[in-house]
Amino acid sequence: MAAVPEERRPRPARRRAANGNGPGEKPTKSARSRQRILDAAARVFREQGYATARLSDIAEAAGMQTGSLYYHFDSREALVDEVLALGITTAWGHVREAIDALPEDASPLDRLATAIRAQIAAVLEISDYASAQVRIVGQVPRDVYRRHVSDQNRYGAYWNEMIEAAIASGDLRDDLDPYVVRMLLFGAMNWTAEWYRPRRGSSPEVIGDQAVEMVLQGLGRVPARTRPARGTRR
Amino acid sequence: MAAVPEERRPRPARRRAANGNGPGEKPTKSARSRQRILDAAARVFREQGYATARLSDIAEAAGMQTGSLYYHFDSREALVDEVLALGITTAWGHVREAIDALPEDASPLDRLATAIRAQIAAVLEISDYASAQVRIVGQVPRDVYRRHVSDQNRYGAYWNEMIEAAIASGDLRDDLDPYVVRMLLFGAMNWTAEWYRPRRGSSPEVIGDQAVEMVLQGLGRVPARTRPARGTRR
DNA sequence: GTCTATAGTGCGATAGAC
DNA sequence: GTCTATCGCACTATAGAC
Repeated sequence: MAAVPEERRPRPARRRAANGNGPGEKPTKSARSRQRILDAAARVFREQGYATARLSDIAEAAGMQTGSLYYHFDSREALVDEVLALGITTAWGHVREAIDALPEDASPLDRLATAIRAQIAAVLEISDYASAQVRIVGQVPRDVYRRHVSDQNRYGAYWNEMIEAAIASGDLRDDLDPYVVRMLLFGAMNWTAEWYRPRRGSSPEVIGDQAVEMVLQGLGRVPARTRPARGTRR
Repeated sequence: MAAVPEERRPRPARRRAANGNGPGEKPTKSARSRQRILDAAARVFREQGYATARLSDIAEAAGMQTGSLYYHFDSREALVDEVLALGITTAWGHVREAIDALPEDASPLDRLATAIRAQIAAVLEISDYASAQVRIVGQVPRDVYRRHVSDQNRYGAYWNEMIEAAIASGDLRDDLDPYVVRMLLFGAMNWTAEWYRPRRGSSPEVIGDQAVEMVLQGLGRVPARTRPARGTRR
């Protein structure tokens, strides 16, 4: 462990636009390698979790030698930092996109249902980053977690707004604690990364639908219960 | 890593009754130390997760030196094996106990609601083993997981029976996949170990109640919905 | 930019005294 | 049974050639 206090040393292509990362520019070789490493790291973390994923695994998946990683990243932790951040970013982006695709007059409940399906899809099939984030966020060292927690809170606040809006509109019960509900919901959604394996008769879409049904309608069958079509089909 | 192939070497007090572990006998010193180590390990794994928990942390929590652990356990993995197994055992025991305390004529839905509350209570306040199990099961090396998976499946089958019984009785909707529902439910319950911290206005009981409400009744507010008192209060 | 080689070290595991 | 001392290794990180 270098004695250098936590501080980003200047590095060639470190998150800097205008040298190969900017939109519309063709990516430099360095930028492309960096991306390959990140993709490989997300994949490896998704598959192995945090503890057993070695830098040599990531290097191999990226098609280079372990030592070469250090040209692009200062340390294993710096790499993890970025995978976690991208995990939130991509999941959030996917959720927002799905919601933006809804008609203007979609109800808060429609939005929430759509968000649930999108989050599950992001975790299960769309993004290794989203998968890796939910899988390893509970395993990373304290320092890494501390740097990540604000990202997580921002995303949590975004969900909180959706939930509060649905309560305010009268679509959701107002007798439960929105925070607790949100965390239970995240649990159901994120834990899918631990158990879901593609199999006949199942798919991320099916899981998403079932989650929406369970969370919004409930598992209980109320006799003679009115079940209005609440527009939660995709 | 010793080259000795996976095989239990004979050890003084290794899970053998009639030398201090049997019921009604007073525990030998060895048996007590062994228990102290297990308790310490469960506590440490619960707090730190798998990756960052060192044997020295566990030894310290048990009040002994790292090397001394090896008198009682062959390896770090052997210790983890046992913590995981005890995690399932204690959670299961607690759930079964809560259900046995219900009146004979309790409905399958009552049983399920009770099981949900009991599982959450076990994870959040009753047992470090149950907590540790849900926290680290997704992080342990492949070998450890393979040895553990049958325990997990047995417990899963137990829940499956509860769910199927509730469907058969007409209490639960029959249009969802019981396996998927079970896993979503486990996610909501087990993830609580990741986020729950005691705070004003909350408690494991509250979390349990909210989980039951969300999962069985659903978050959605159906206009003019009949909500029969379905006896899910503790 | 990537490679090979190696330095550094934290930690699981063992040996032997008491 | 527990301690102290130490071994050995796996893995992160660095140095320097190309």
